[in-house]
Amino acid sequence: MALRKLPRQQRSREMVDRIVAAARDVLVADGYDRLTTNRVADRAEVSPGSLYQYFPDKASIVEEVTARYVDRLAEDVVASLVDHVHEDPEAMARATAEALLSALERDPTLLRVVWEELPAARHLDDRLGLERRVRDVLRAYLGGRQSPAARRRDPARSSWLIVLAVESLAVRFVLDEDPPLTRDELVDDLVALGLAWW
Amino acid sequence: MALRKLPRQQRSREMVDRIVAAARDVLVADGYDRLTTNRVADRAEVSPGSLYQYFPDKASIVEEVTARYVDRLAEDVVASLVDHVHEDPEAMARATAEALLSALERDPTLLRVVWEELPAARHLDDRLGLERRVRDVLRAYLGGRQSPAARRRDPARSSWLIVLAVESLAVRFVLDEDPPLTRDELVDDLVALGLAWW
Amino acid sequence: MALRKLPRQQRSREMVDRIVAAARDVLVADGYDRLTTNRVADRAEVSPGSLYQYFPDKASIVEEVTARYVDRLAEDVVASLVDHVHEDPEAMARATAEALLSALERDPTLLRVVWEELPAARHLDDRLGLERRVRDVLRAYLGGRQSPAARRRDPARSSWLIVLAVESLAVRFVLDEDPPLTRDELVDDLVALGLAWW
Amino acid sequence: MALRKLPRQQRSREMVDRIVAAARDVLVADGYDRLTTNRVADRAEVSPGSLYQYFPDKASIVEEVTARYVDRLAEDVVASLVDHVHEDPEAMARATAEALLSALERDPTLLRVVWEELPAARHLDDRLGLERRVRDVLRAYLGGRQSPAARRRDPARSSWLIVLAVESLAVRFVLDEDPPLTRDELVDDLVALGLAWW
DNA sequence: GATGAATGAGCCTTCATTCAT
DNA sequence: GATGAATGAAGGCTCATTCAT
Repeated sequence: MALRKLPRQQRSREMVDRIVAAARDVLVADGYDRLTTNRVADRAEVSPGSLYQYFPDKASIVEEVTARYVDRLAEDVVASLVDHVHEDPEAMARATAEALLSALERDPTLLRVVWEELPAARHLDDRLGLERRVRDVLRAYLGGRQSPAARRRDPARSSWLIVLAVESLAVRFVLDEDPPLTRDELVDDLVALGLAWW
Repeated sequence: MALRKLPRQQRSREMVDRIVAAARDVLVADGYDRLTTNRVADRAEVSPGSLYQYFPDKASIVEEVTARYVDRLAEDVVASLVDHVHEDPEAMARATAEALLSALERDPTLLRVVWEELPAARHLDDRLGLERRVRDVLRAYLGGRQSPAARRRDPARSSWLIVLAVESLAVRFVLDEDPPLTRDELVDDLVALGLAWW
Repeated sequence: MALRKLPRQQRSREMVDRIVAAARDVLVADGYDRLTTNRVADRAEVSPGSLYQYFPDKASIVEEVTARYVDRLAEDVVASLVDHVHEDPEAMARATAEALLSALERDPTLLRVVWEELPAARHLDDRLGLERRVRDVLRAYLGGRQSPAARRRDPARSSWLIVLAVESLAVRFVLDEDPPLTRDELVDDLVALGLAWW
Repeated sequence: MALRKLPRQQRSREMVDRIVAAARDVLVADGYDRLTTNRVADRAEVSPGSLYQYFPDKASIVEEVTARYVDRLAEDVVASLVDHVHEDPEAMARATAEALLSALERDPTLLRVVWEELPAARHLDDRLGLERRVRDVLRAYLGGRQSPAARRRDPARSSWLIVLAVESLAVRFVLDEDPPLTRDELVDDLVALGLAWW
């Protein structure tokens, strides 16, 4: 009704958002196993057929959810990185670790569903993208700042290692029922890892 | 028809093994999405009904595959750990990292399917078990050996960090198309990480 | 294929009717044991999936068939009852017995399937409904007309007895290969029974 | 073990009984829908294969249960009939009605399962047998005793009617949640029916 | 574009029955 | 005869996707 009045472009954008939001809700509320296209359509208050006007298939809808989710994560982390680029390495590392944890803690249910219920292949590319983005920034902004001593290491190798380890640790920390360290301790360890490896 | 002529399928234990092996093969050959009970039965040269004499449902078959796979991994790693317990920490760390990588490299296709196609929740418990086993051994055998200086750290915290980081890194290394470091470099880094964090 | 070319199946009400009719046909043609959802779908020239858009499960389809069948029976009997309410009791009883028999004779094959192949529990409620409807009308319309002498009996008791006996006798008469009385004799007996017990 | 020592004939008789008893128990405990050959074998503490040494198929096992059940019913009723043959018709009718009701009340759960859960066709023959037996006795023993006035009626017709009506009414009385007459009232009515129709 | 009824391939599972031991 | 593991046909049902309106 009201939608009919909107400019075309707007409408389709809105539909995509509506569908993605509905899919995210279903994921969080019912889990991945129970996510059906009909349920998503219901939640989006849209007909099942309309889904296929904006997405080629069910998988692509879920992928868009994870893509947006992981992009947001990347955005937050990169933003923090950029914001603290002028500070000393430790401060920057700390800020970044904090930013990552906060980002992961924002929607732990979705994080759990994405990380544990979805086949990893479904969000692998997103994660690779996130890792690459962070790595690129890391290398670009910090690369020049390496102490001659640290220079012995290959930045590609270091960033691969750090980013992967930090990501895994942070995610598992948020998801673990009862992790054997506090959040602050984890941040300390993450910072230490970053500094040691760079 | 043809089956009628064959000796009756072997009993229980052998049957379970046959089914699990078939499921593994299907997983590797066709992927998780295409694993159906009928396909597993076909591959096991067994009737679909027989599956249900040994497993309550499809999920439990897949679970057994992952359980056995991850158990084997754990076995290898723990064995190496125990074998090198009397050596100096670095040698032990190196041997363990090697053992883990070798274990993961033994069946990379299955590793990929389990890690990327299966919903993580399907093998989460297995992984937690693996991690716990390794952590326990680590703490038991190395705990007493800490230098007073290293004593500053909580072993639970250290082992959680190390095990998780090493696991993630090793798996990703094996699965990555084109990792930015050689296998030897990774081992070096893993050893360094272990020594640094302990 | 062929279906693709046909006009889209008619909607809701018509679809329900189509399915119920198909189920009835299958019941009559193949018997209850051979009624499968796929067979019903075939006969209805509808896809198996469509069945489940209108019925929650197979049982409910069969239930609808019996419900409609028994409702029709009830309708006929009640209609006759109402039509002859102003006549003397014997005429009314006779008309009703006739109506019941005619109704049962209309689809003897379905009657046999419903009465003999279906578990009685599957149409028990329908039958109870039929009996209640007839009893209610009986008591409402005839109740006031009882001769003082007849008043000695409890109408609830009388109607229970009569309705049950008449129903059983009539059904068995229609279903019996070779009943030891003619239809007219049965009607006479049913009438006598009704008059005697009221 | 102990069974091995028994004479052959005994053994097979005992097995049949064991199986039939188990089937009856399953029927009562789990209902007809959940009666499977495996469950019967379990309950009989016998292997599934053994069932087929004594019965051609599942249906025949259930049939034996109903046959025995209905035969017992017939036995009781016929016995009562014979026992009271020398008394006046009303006393005999009353005794018979009582005997029937008592017989039905002995195992109401099995009655319900047989009457409501089993497809009627599965016990139709048994019922026909019961009815025939009772009718035969009725006609044989009471036939000669008819008053000349009653003689106007065809005994085959009368007995068909009476037996059927009495059977239906008695069964429904036992099965009804809340029948609108007492047991004594029903007996009175059944007796009246018998006397009136004979 | 939007709709939503219809589709139908295909899945998991059951269970009466068999037959080698 | 007894066993019971194995069988396998078949069934009910789901759900991603389509397409006539």
